[in-house]
Amino acid sequence: MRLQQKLSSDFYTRPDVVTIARDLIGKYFFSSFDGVLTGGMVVETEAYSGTSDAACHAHLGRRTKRTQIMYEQGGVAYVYLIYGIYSLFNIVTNAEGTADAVLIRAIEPIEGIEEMRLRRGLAKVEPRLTAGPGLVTQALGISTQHNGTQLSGSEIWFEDRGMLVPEDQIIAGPRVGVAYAGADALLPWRFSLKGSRWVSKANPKYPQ
DNA sequence: GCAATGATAGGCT
DNA sequence: GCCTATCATTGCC
Repeated sequence: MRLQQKLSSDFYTRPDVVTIARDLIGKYFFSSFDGVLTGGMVVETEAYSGTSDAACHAHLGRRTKRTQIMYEQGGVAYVYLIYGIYSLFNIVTNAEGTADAVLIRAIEPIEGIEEMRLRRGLAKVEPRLTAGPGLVTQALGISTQHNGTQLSGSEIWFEDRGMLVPEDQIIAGPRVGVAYAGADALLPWRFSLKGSRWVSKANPKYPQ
């Protein structure tokens, strides 16, 4: 058994996106562009559950140029632009024809910290490096051009490095910034690692 | 330290 | 023309 095992298609094609989002806490997220390796341990995720979830871009079966990638078989990247500025990175999960995805909200930096600091334009290493979905993509050099990237490839991937996270170390709570979704905004589909300083700060606009 | 505000572009009606 | 799965900056309200 290898110590560093890239997550395979089987991990992403499972049917329960909420389980996958929880399982991703403690896994490792990397990018490698032009030989520059950057990434770290996933400490915060959110699940978006296809056509039945009012917070999901594919709600009610919506199919647009933007959302079509969500209907692919699990194991590809869904990257979209939010507020005209930030790229948000998601993993498409489940079978072809479903539209589930997991948003990566925060990581603990492990590899290529100096390169990530430069990409973020920070003077020092602090939570602002990777504690937020728009910050993780900046730190890893990911943008909307990476929409559709296969996670089985060599540019963007996830690894299991044997980190075992006890269930009681994972916090479940409502997702961030989805107040428009009505009752679905209350679903406890945001997961984070208890006690990690690298989890994004709660948005005071949406108190829990 | 904190709340209020502005940036900025594409999806959608 | 409005809204957005956000974050940096401003100003102390």
